[in-house]
Amino acid sequence: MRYSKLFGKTIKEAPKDEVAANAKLLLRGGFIDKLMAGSYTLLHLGRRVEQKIEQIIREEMNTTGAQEVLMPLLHPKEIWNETGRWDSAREVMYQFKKNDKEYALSFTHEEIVMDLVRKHISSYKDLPVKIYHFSTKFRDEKRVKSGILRGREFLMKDLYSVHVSEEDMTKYYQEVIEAYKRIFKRMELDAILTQAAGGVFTKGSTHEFQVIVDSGEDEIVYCPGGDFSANAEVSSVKEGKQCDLGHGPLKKAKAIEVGNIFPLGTYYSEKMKALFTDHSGQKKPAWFASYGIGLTRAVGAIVEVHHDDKGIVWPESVAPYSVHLIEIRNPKSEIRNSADEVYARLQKEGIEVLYDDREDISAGEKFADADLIGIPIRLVVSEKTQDKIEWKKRNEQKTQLLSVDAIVKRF
RNA sequence: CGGGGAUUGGCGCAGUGGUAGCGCGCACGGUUCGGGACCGUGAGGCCGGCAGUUCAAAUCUGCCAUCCCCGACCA
Repeated sequence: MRYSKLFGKTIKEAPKDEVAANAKLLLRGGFIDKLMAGSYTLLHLGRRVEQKIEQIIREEMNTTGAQEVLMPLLHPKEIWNETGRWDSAREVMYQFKKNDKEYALSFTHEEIVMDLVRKHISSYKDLPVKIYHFSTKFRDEKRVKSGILRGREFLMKDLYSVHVSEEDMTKYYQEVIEAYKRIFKRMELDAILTQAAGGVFTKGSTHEFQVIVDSGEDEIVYCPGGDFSANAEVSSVKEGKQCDLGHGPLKKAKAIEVGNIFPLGTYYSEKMKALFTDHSGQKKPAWFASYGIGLTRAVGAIVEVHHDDKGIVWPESVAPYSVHLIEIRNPKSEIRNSADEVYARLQKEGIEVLYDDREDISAGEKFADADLIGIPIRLVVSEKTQDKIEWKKRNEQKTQLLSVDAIVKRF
């Protein structure tokens, strides 16, 4: 992508009332645009990051045997009345009436999945079902905050699993925990498995994946050794108590919830008659669980964790492009190595490159923009580099001069 | 929903009663050319909205809206 053609430019100063690092940096870098409080456009750079995250999740979901689908966002009131959530979840749900029919915008999909299951499942032979999708969630938050960490409209991956027994559900639940650990590790989020409450989803206990960061809105109580963590809202354990594995006292910290998993049991399937016939010919309610990861929130959380005073420092796995190529021209110079040629070569090799080809822009400004955008590798072609190319990592100071071939080999 | 702060050009700001200005950005011309260069010219704002006070309102008063932060609530 030629930077000169990219829609959405960097800006020098963030809107003054933004406080959250993710809001300031994503806005300044041209990753997002705010339509209103809690509603953001993902500009091209932001969308690419989100798509990288989406692909990581997709791969790990598929590894667990789950299948990708896409469910609707416009729901009839009737389906929500079946579980009583039209009323009990009224506060978070956007509900409206049109031509005498009432609708809701989706804030989750348990009821929709239950409807699918009762229509498409009849026997224990049809189970388990593991389906997931990536889509928008609408939630009427009392208060939106912290840039894209808490909006009223956001992207989420939600996975639903349906089983013949509690044992089978629990077994898969553990598989998803492992998949989630791999997902967060791949996007370089240090997410801690944490005990939590279920909100409008279940009265039972659930798990969240929490990333410790000062700007987080949740508070967790955890053992640094990793043997215990709980959301402060459900924890009866006091800070300072010794941990089991001898890692010292429990600590309290601010954290961002980036994922959650709910073992829902048979509550929904009983209410909605999502039944299957077992070996003995009896009708039984299916065991059900749901699992979410906030995509847009993950983008924000990564920025909260991975940035410095100059800008974002994207992990390689989610960076919008792999390399940021900069051309610095000196019109008086005899030497004319061509950044255009380097760009063409890298593209031919399948390397994702953002090429700052702008003319009449100073070197300093291009460097500053590269630091702000935060692509992991910066390449510079200039009079100084002769027939070589300067290679620099975003999170390191040192530079190296390499040939195009040497650079291609590094990918 | 309660409390606090804010709202003047795309962004950041100044402007305490007399009809709006600066920096950045943008356009054009020229000089520069490895860490946000410089000179010149120019475009761009019914000062968040509505009402009121006044000869006169960005400025004073009231109501409303929007945004940010804290809290309550929530994945």
